[in-house]
Formats: sequence, C-alpha cells, structure tokens
Amino acid sequence: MSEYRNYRLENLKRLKLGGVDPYPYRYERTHTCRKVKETFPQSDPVSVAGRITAIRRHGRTVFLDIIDATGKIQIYLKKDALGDRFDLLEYFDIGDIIGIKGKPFRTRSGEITINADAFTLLSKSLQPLPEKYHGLRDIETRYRKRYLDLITNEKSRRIFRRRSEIIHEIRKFLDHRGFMEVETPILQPIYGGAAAIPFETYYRSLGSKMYLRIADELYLKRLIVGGYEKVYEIGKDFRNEGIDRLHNPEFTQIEIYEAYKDYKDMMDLTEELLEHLVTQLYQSVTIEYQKQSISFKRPFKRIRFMDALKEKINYNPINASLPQLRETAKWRGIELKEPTSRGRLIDKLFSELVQKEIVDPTFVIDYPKIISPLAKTHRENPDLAERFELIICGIEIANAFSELNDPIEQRKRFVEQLEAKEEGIGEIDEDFLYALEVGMPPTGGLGIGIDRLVMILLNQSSLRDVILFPQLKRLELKEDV
RNA sequence: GGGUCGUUAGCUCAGCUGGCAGAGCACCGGAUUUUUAAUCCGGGGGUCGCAGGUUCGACUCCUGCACGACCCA
Repeated sequence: MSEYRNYRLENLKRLKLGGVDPYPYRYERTHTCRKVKETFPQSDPVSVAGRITAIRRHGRTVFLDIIDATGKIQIYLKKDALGDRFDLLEYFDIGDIIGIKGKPFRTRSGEITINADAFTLLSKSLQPLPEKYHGLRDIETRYRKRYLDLITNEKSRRIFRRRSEIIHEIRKFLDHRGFMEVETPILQPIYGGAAAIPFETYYRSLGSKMYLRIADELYLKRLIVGGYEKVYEIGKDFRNEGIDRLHNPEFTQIEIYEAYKDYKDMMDLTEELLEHLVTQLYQSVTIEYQKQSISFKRPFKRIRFMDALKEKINYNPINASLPQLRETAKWRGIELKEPTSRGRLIDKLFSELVQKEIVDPTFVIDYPKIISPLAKTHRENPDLAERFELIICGIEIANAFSELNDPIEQRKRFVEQLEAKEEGIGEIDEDFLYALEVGMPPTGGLGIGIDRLVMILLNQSSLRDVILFPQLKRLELKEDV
C-alpha cells in the first residue's frame, strides 16, 4: 500500500511550494541530544539535528521527539515564536530529519526540552516507520531492513556500538604490545589454512578461478617469514556452509602471529586479551551469558583434549580403531555423516561429549595431530599437536598453535590431507611451502572468531544479532514501494 | 537434508469447533499554546505468505511451495 507514501509525497509538494528545500546540503549543529542534556542548564541557544520519532500536535503548539546518534530529545514549537513558518509543520512527518535551533528548558513535568526559535527540514521521509511503542519486533524484518531496526530499537543500536568498541579495544590492546595490523588477500588462487569449503569465483582478466579465503593463516605466516615478528589481521573469512545461530558464511576473524613464541604464549595472550576486554566493558571479570554466570578471571581452566575425552569414553581414543570409535558414537546416540575418518570421529565425539558441557572459558589443549595439519607435533607426544581451542559456553571461540615451521613435515601433512580428501585443501600451496623452506622462526598463531566473541560478551543468543547484515535467503521480488 | 513452530492492515498483535476479517499504534479530517504510549470527535485502510484441494461456505481443515525462528544432522 502506498497510501502513506502518497500522503508524504503530497506533503513534500506542499513544502516545496512553501519554499522549503527538502534535501539541503548541510546543517550547522552545536550539540548532540546527549550534550544538550549533559550541559543543562545553560542559557545559550543550541542547534541539534535528528530524526523525528514522534509528533504531538496541540493546535498552535507542537511537540516533537527527535533522535540522533547519541539519544533523544524533545522539541517544543509554538506559533507565537515561529509565526507563519509554524504552519509548515503541518507537512512534517514522523521519520523526517530536521534541524532545530532554540533554548533548552525544562517542562512542567521535568523533561529537558528545546524551545525552538527555528527549524529546518534536512531530509523528507517518504516511508512510514514501525510503531513507536513496540518498535520493530519481527525478527526477519529486523535482519533484512536493519536500518529500521536501528532507528526503532535502541537496544540494537547499542549492540552494534558495543561491537565496534570491542573491536577497537582489541586493536588498541595489540597495538600497545607492538603488533602491526596488516591486510592480506581475500581473493586467493589457492585456499587453505582451515578445514572448510570455499566460495569460488572467476577472475576474468586473469582467466583463472579464484577462491574467497577461508582463513588468513598462510599469508600471515609468509609475513613472519618476511621478517615481521608480530602481526595481526582483522577481516572477513568465507566458508561455504550452512547458516545457523553460530555460523554465518562470511564472518569476522582476527588472526595473530608472533615470532619466537609457542602455543603456551598464545594462551597467555588470549587470557590477557579477554580479561582486558571484559573488564573494559563491564568493570568486572564476570559476565552473564544466557542466564549463566561466566568468569573471565585469569588463569582460565585448561584441560587436555585426550584426557577429557578418555574420561568420557573410558579408553584412549588415540589408539582406537575406526569401528571402535564408531561403536562409541552409536552408543552415545551421536549420528554421523558418512563417510567419516578417525580424525573427524574423534573431533565429533569430543565436541558432543566434552565441549558441550564447558561453560567458563576453558583452554582445551593438545589436539590429535591428525586433525591439526598446520600445528607442530607436541614436544612430548608424537600423536598430538601443540594446539588449543578456547571454549566458552560450549562454543569454540579461538584456535591456536605452535605453528608448524618444518617445511618437510608440512608437505607431508598436506599430502596426507589431500589423500584423505579432507576439507580445506584443494591443492598444495607450493609457494607457502617455499616460504617455509626459506625459513620461518618458531611462531605462535592464534585465531579468534570475533562475531562469536562479541555474541558472548554482549549476551546475544545468535550471531545474527551481532552481525549488521546477516546472510538470508533472497526473497522473491515483490513490488515494494 | 529432517523435525517443530510461525507468516492476518505500514507496525505490534487478537481471531474459539469452518459461518460477514478485528484491536492498539500509525494514517486522513476536525478540536486543542507544557504534551510525552497526549486527549476528544469522525474516517479510510486487507490477495489473511503463495499455489492447489476438501466444503454450500476456508484466515480456520488437507497437500505442496516460499521465507523465517528453534532443534537435530
């Protein structure tokens, strides 16, 4: 229905006839809404700008609520003060962007309000906004038309502002420790660095197939080879998989690499970073996630992958045969995707039996080597890798290794991966192996899923609530407007 | 991929066992010079997600599809 739009187009016409430019170029603002309230009382006139969210007309008086990025303020306009221009207010609608000059005062009921001497239309809105009281609730519309969600729901505005603060704080933390932020290719001729299916695309002028990266890993290690010793990258990775509350096909990850360190150092770094973030956000080391209290007090709990799993299944999985593992899974009621490998099965058993029950931040350390092709062999156990994952509330948040820097060993692992047709490798990245042969110092590497971390820190149950424009299926085109 | 639930006015939601499709907000007209979910009087607004089927009659029952949420894989 374009009933609303037609009325607004009519108002637009009237305003133009009244000599109003509905889309002017700029507006000189002296105060944000919040600043007006913070600096009250003060006698100087202020000018503010924002979107009209409510209009209360009382004949020769009008009250407006306007919001800007900092908050809301009420505007009082009366015919006595504004003369003939007051009549133009007739053609203003909820959703219009307006500039106001006037003096702040307090109304009878105590609300700080701007008594307008002048108003300027800054942008005419042609579409109705969602309801003022309940806001926009429909979850699908909130994702598809995020701008409406942001206009209507202060909570959403706050979440994405907090997300930005968290990422800013991560950068500050690392920059203060001497890390350098870098950018590596998103379009890659060979993908690697994680176990995932890539998105494929085609580069016309090079006449070659390309992939959207599934990880930054292999390029960042090249930089360590190149001589930088502390690098990090915050960016999007892409994985061609399903969507659910913990997965979005494009997601933000930070990867951090530090020369001369191992996975234990990366645990320290992870702990320090997370405790710091939580403290910055909440002035406390404890947060609440989905009604559970979670402590980020260092040191985090550490459990060995094999010990924890052994405890659940009563035998050492590392020596177990495929049929035995399969039997355990069946007995535990875990359904499996066929075909499966020993590595995948062990991983599956772990996440079902152990990971799910973890609440407080916990480092799961020393993963089986067969599912860790980029990590160094454990210094005390040849079946394990020096790798940890950080689990919070059953959710994998971070993954880190003592990076494998033996080029001969790395090639062997790649070949095994290829032969086993594991996800995450399409062909061997010869240049990466060449780089390792040039020589990479011992290096600790760490990846943190930013969306998931933000989701936990901001107590949201789905990634979609911390990603501004989550991926959704396309709607069949229907006439809009 | 499987299961459960949802989709009704611009928004938020009712709508019973199959019998004329509703409310609040928003919108339109009128009144109103400190209101604030303003108030008062009057009014307009629907492809009930889409397509079939059953029925004298379907928002309601059945089938399929689309989109979404949750759970499982």
